[in-house]
Order: sequence, then structure tokens, then C-alpha cells
Amino acid sequence: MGKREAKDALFDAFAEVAKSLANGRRAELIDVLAQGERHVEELAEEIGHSVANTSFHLRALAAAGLVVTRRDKNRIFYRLASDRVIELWTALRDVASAHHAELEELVEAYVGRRDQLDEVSRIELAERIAAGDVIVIDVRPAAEYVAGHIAGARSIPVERLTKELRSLPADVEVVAYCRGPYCVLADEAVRLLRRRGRTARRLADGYPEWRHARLPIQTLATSEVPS
Amino acid sequence: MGKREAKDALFDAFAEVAKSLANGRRAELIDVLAQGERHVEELAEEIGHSVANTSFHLRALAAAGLVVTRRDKNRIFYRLASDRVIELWTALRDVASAHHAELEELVEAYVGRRDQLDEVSRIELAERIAAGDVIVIDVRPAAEYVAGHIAGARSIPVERLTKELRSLPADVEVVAYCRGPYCVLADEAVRLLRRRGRTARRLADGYPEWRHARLPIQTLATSEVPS
DNA sequence: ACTCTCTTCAAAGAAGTTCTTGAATGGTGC
DNA sequence: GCACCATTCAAGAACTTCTTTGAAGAGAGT
Repeated sequence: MGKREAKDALFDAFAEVAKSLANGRRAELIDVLAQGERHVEELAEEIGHSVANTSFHLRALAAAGLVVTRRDKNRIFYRLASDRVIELWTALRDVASAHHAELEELVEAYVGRRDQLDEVSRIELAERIAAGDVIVIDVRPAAEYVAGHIAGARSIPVERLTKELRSLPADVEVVAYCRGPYCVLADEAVRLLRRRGRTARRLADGYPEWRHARLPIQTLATSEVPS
Repeated sequence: MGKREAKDALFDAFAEVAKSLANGRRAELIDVLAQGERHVEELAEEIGHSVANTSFHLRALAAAGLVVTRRDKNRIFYRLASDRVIELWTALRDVASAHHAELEELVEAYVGRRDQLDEVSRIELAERIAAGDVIVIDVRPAAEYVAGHIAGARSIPVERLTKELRSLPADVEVVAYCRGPYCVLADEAVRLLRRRGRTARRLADGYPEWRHARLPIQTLATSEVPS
């Protein structure tokens, strides 16, 4: 094999990894899997496609080495192969948001205007948690809270927030967080809380970034799903 | 636009960036452009394709916001849009090498066995340069040296190394560097130097990583091409 | 062994990608 | 204004990807 062929083959292999991310549905899958492991049916629900098609995309991600599987009973769980995949996904999002002007329009179309929804940085939140003058709520689906959450956070999936509202003290600021900067769950929670007269902000990014920054987290055994 | 459509559109936009890297030739272009700006004809030469096809790929990269252009006389120069693109490219390579077992075979097919070619880390090299007990040679094409190089390095493109050999003191270790961990120029240089009885190693990665680590660099005005 | 559930595979049409060839464009410098 | 140059565009052939549909496979539990 000549130098040219060998170099092409090597760079084609790098391109294979990029190709596995080069589809919006697979990108959504990576974003969900950054929260923790999930099985096919849940993932199909998340991306709004058939189980067959989701399985097809998951196989593409597995072939590229981005996700790995684990069998438990007759369920197959998918998870990211390593934290480096989160770094890659973060870098991709960063480059996209830095250089793709029209992306801002897409973000706004999806998450709505964020100007008034003050964001809290990871560092500030960590300090406030240490000081104990803030309530942190995890508004992701309960399964993701179980797989891992910010230490001290309480799980209130956004659709249960109205019901649980009275259990939140009215005189303490609430910080909501979810999957990351392009997740709308925390925005919805903050809007709802503010409509009810609460002081609320959202964490600027989400759980994967918090975890990657080695800030304190907790996980629960799957049997301990909080009610 | 519904939530689903808006989310799909947003993640499709992220996927567009990945798609622009999802081709081996475009990946090679990014790797070369990480060294500094170049024009189409040079880039076509680098990837071994026609100018028309290279232009086509460059437009794909530009559309994704990864490269930008600059006109000088009747030449158009391409360069990476920002350092974040280098971070993305590095993350992609890292994930590929961490999870793609067969990649090692491809690397070996391209760069050859590296076991005996001791590598020097950035940190060690920076210390050795400060101590002044090492000669650093930049074996990339002269144009890339001009665009930027490790401070104190001397430009000896690998094809001129034999000629320049006598000008290198025989009793000092030589460290060669080139474009990055998957570049073969420094390996060739080290092999040649060792065959001639010199003590030589290669920098583990290359110029873009050195620069990104904010270690000392130098650039030359284009008129000062070293002979 | 049988059935159940979850997951993957196969086929096929529509849509997209890659590379080649040859022509067109649009600044530059005379 | 004109010729020249580097670069881009256009068209087309070969190939790959995406999604849907329906069927097949593989463990787990009875």
C-alpha cells in the first residue's frame, strides 16, 4: 500500500467517526445518551422515530465506536463509549454555534427567547449549593436523574412541576437544570416558576457538562427511583 | 413550527457541521489548514485531487463555517475559521483513536512502527528548549513554517534534510516536529537522522497542538521565507 | 419446548454524496 | 479595454444513506 492510499485510509477512518454524527437523529441520540444509558424503545420515543430506525442509527453509532451496549434481562442498554465522546459532542456544538449564524435562529425557534431567563454558571451554582441558599431541581425524566444528577438536586420532571410546586419553599431561589444548553426543559420550568411568582433561573448548560467539570454528582441504584 | 420540527432543525444544523468533516479528503484539508492558511492549488496537491474537486470540498467546509477565505491579489487563501475548529478536529481524532481498534493498523500502515522512535512530549520539549540543550527542526513545507512555527525552531523541510545535515552539530540531540500525531514527516526525519548516527526524537504531536497549548511560537512575514 | 418481548435484519425507493470533465466567472495587471 | 490566471460552477455517472415496512432473531420466563 502506497503512502497516498495509507493516508487516505487513515483519514477516511477519522471521517467515519464524523459521519456517525452527521445526522440530526444520531446527534439527538448522543445528546440523550450523554445523560446516561437508555434502551432502544426510550430512545426511539426521544427522537420521534420508529424503533427499527432508531436501532439502525444506534448501530451506526456503535460501528463508529461512539456507543456501547449492555444487556440486562431482555433489555439492551446503550451508553456513550467514554467521556471523550461528550467532549467531541461539546466541541461540535461549540463550533456550530460559533460559526453558524443562522443557528441562533434555530435555537430561538426551539428554546424561545432566553434573554429574560437569567442563566446561572456552573461555578456560581456550585458556590450557591455550598452556601445552601438555593434549591436545585432536576427537570429531566426520572430515568436520567437515576442515572446521575447534581449532588443535592431534587428530581421534579417538568410535567410534574405544577403538582410539586407547593412543596418548594417560596422564599428561596430555585435553579432548574436539564440536559444541556440546547435543552428546553429547564426553560419551561423557569417560565412556569416565574409565572407563579417564584425566583428562578436555569443552569447555563446541563448535567453532562457539570459531571465533566468534575463537580459533585450522585447516582441512585435503579431500584430507588424517587416517587 | 412545532417543538419536534424545531428540535430536528437544530440538531440537523449540528449534524451539518459533522457532515462537513465526514469525508476523508475534507479531514485532510482541515489537518493541513490547522498549520496555517493555504490556497486552493497547494491544497489540491496536498490531498492528491483535482483543483475543481478540492474547491468543491473547500466550499463544503466554508458552508459549514469551518474555514474562511481571504483574497490577496488573484489568490484566494483558506484558513480555519477559529481555534475551536482545531479543538473539534483534535477531539474527533481522539475519539477515533480511542474507540476504533482497527485505527491502529491504519496508523501503522501509514506512519510505520513508532516503538523505537522515542517521542518527546510538549512539556519536555518546552523545558529542553528553555535549557538550550536541544535543536528543534521543523520538517514541514516552508510555507507552513512561515505561517507559524515553534519559537527557536529551524526550518528544514524533510526533503532537504540530507543536504542540511552537515550544518547540524553532531553532539546535540535533534527533535523534529511536523503537523501532528498522524503526520509522517517527523518520523522520516528521525529515521534519517538516526541512520546517520545522530540522536533524534520526534515531538509527540505537532505545531497546531503546541500553539493551542499556548507555548511560544514565531511567525514570519511572507517575504522572509528562509532559504 | 413454547410464548412473549425486545431488538435487529432485509428490501426497496427516494434522496443525497463524490468525483470527473469541461466550460464559465471574475479579479489583476498590462 | 483585454488577456490571463486562479478558482468556481454545471452536468452526469456511480455509489451511499435514510426511512418505511414487515419479518426474523435472541433471550427470559413459564
